Parts: sequence; C-alpha cells; structure tokens
Amino acid sequence: MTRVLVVDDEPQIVRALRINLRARGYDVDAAPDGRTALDLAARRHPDVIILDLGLPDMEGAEVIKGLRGWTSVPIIVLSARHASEEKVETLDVGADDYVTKPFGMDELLARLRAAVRRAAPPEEDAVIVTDDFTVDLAAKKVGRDGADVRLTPTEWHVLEVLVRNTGRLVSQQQLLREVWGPSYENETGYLRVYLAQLRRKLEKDPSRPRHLITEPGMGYRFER
Amino acid sequence: MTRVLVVDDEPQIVRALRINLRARGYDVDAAPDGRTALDLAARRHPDVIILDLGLPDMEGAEVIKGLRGWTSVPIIVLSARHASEEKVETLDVGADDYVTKPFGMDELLARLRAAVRRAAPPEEDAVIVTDDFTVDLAAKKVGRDGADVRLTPTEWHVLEVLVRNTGRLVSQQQLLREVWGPSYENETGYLRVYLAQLRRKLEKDPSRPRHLITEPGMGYRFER
DNA sequence: GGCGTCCTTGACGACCTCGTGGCAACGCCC
DNA sequence: GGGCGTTGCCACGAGGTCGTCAAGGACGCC
Repeated sequence: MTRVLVVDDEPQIVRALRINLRARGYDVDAAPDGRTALDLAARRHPDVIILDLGLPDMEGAEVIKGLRGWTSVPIIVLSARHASEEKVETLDVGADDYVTKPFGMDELLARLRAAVRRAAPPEEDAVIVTDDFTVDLAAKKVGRDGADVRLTPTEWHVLEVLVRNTGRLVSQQQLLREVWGPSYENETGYLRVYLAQLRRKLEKDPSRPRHLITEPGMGYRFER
Repeated sequence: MTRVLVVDDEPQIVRALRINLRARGYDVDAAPDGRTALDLAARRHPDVIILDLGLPDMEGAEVIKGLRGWTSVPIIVLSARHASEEKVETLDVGADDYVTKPFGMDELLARLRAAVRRAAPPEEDAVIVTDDFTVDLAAKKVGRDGADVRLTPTEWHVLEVLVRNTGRLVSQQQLLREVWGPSYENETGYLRVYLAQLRRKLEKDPSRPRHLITEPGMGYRFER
C-alpha cells in the first residue's frame, strides 16, 4: 500500500486529505509541524510527502533540506502563496511539485499519482542470487536451500539497503539513517547485532561471512 | 548539455522559451505540432520535453501516450486551460507536471530543473585504472591482481584525496588538513607512515613507487 | 492476562588501527 | 666531504571497533 505523510498545521486540511486519501486506498500519516514531520518520515518511510509551507516551527525549505539529506522521497508542496520566488526556491531546494491553495482535490490527487509513478522503480526483476541464498526485493522474500528464511522487519530493511547497493560500501551512518532514521547515526551497536543475526540466518559459515562483509571502521558491503 | 524539446504552435512562445533556455545553457529543439514532436523526440532523445496542449494536429494526451510507449523522459505540459479534469487526465496519461498559461518564466525553469534533477541517473561509478591496481571511488574499493585490497579508513582517505587530484601535486598541508583536520598540518610524520603502507599494499615495487610519488619538500602526487 | 516476537541495551574479550618514537638512508647546501 | 633536514621503515602500546551473548522491555495476538 502506498503510504502518504501529510504535513499541515490546519486540522481541517489534514482531515480532508486523510478522508480523500484513505478512500482511495492510501495509508495516511499526519504531522502538524516540521519536527514531527522529519521524525515520522524517518520512522515510517512514506512513499510520498505532502508538505504545507506555513508550519509553526520551521521554514518549509528547512524541512525539505532535512529530508533531502537522506531520502529522495517525492515531496509535493502546498502553499497559500502564489509568489514566483517562493515557488522557485522551494523547487530548487528539492521539492518535486508545488500546488497553491486553494487546490482542487482531483488535481492534487493526480499530481500525487504522477509523483508516485515517477518514483516507482522501473520494473525491477529483482531477484539477487548468491551461492548460499537468494533475495527477492519485489516480493520481500529471502530463500535458502529451497525454503524461505524468516526475517524480522528490521533485518529485512538492513538487508534490503545492502542488496540495493550490491558491491558498494555502505557506511554505518548511511545504513543507520536509512533504516532507523537520521537521529540514530551513532547507534553503531544496532548494526553489530543485526548484521550478526543476518549472517546467522544467511551465511554458510557465519563466523567467516562471504556476502555480508564488514569493512572495519568504514561500513558494510553486500557481495554477490 | 541538457537538451530540451519545446512543442508549441505559437511562434512567440517558442521564441521566448528558446531565448531563455539557451541563455541558461540548455540545448533547444522545437516542434510546432505533435507529429514533428514525436519524430524529434525519437531522433534527438531530449532530456526533458515542454509540451503545449493546444496543438493543431493531435490531442495532447495522444502525444503523451505516443511518447510514453517507449520513453520515460520527463514531460512538462503547458496549457491555457485551468479545468481540473484536463489536468487530471493529462497527468494520468503520463505527464510529469502541468503549468497553466500565462506562466512565469522563473517558475517554469524551476519546474524544469526539478524534472531534470529527478530523472538524473544516480551518479555513475568512476573507476581509476593503473597498470598495477584499480580504485573505485563510489564503491570505496581497491583491487589488485583481481582480488580486493583491504585498506584501513585512514589509508583509504589518504588515497582518495590523492586520486581525486590525479596528476596534480597535493601539498602535505593540504593532505593533512583533508584527512586529519586543520590542526594537524605539521604532523608530516603521519604521511610518511601512511604513504609507506599504501605503497606496500599497492605498488609492485614499494621501494620504487610509480603511482604514489613523493615530491620532496612539497607533497605527494598520484599518477595513473 | 499470558505468550511470543521483536527491538533495544549493556558487558566483555579478541582483534586491529592509529599514533608515536627511533633509526638508517638519502639528497641538498655549504 | 661534512652537516642538516627530509624521507622511508620498523616495532610497540593505547585506545577503539567488532562480534557475541544475554537480559530487559515494548508490543501485538490470542
């Protein structure tokens, strides 16, 4: 299901959006201010964000920059202001679309569909095969010796980030940011625990991993 | 250079766009009707298309469908009509953005930048190859004789700075500043140790280095 | 209310990296 | 040729990082 994060401090707008989005099968989170928005974005990983610019605690541009530091999730900006400079600035700091209030719900939903469609990866035939196990990114499934391996949500998330960067080094900060959110960049203990769990479930010899490799002091790397 | 295809049957609009886009370093093609647009898109492979809906020969939706059959190039639609149904339909057949006329040039250019940015490929790997070893900056990987070479974080950091300045002299101060920070500019002993380690790991004859070269009294240089 | 799953947290030992000092070799200048 | 500064090389100790295990706690399900 597509998850939408609505960021707006006006309850009636949030309510209208929630009703309309729910009715069309979207999963809706809502945040009344920038701080909550950044937090929810990190924890819930929405597929698209609808962001009102007139927030009580932060400038809209700051929210966008905070998000763009670690995610490329589509951001659709809502604003009451028609001023050209604001549109330009907002788009240039990383927003994907800019809709002025009052807006037509149909149009907003169409722009939402367009944003999600663009962000959708172009038909991955995403089954990565190693000597020891297989990872199906689309089906979110891991197989080993013919049987499925059960992963917890966090285990899967860590594995997914590594597999999507096959062969490349993923720094500890990057991994923590993508899985736990930007405020967890120092919790390197999590990685030790979860990499160990993944190795125990996937590697033939967990004490000498061949695919989930540690680069001491730098990060981790998935090798096929 | 970014190539833009402008599709519009009004010469003054084409002219205004051409001037503004050229001035900002875009390469501009123009088509006055849908047939020409499809033809030019196929032959010239623009990076983004600006498409007016009021074309003499085809419906705008038909042009978009014709393009979407084989390309995912971003399409920004221009239209004089504010009607919500038209926006919805246009976006749903595959347009990326919808701008109503009269439009502000600044805003259009900002939306163009946003569209191009989204479509940009996620940065390619640049692999530097020498006779003796290879350096993959994106993957943070060094290879030699087919096998990976393990570098410590500091070793990698030193090598990275040198490789990013291939052929150029990097002063000791600059190297120390970039790797250890501004307050270590006098610790030239560090460099001796780490250059020696890198040579031992990478050079065929570490006592006569061919790629990690000392410029006595000045600094170091990486030569392919 | 009990149970199981999952996430978080802390402790500990093994291992490795970094910084450091000493010494020899080399080159340059006087 | 002698003196001096710079560079290459080695070895060692402190501190940090990683893997591992286990316990506590939140949460959802029956």
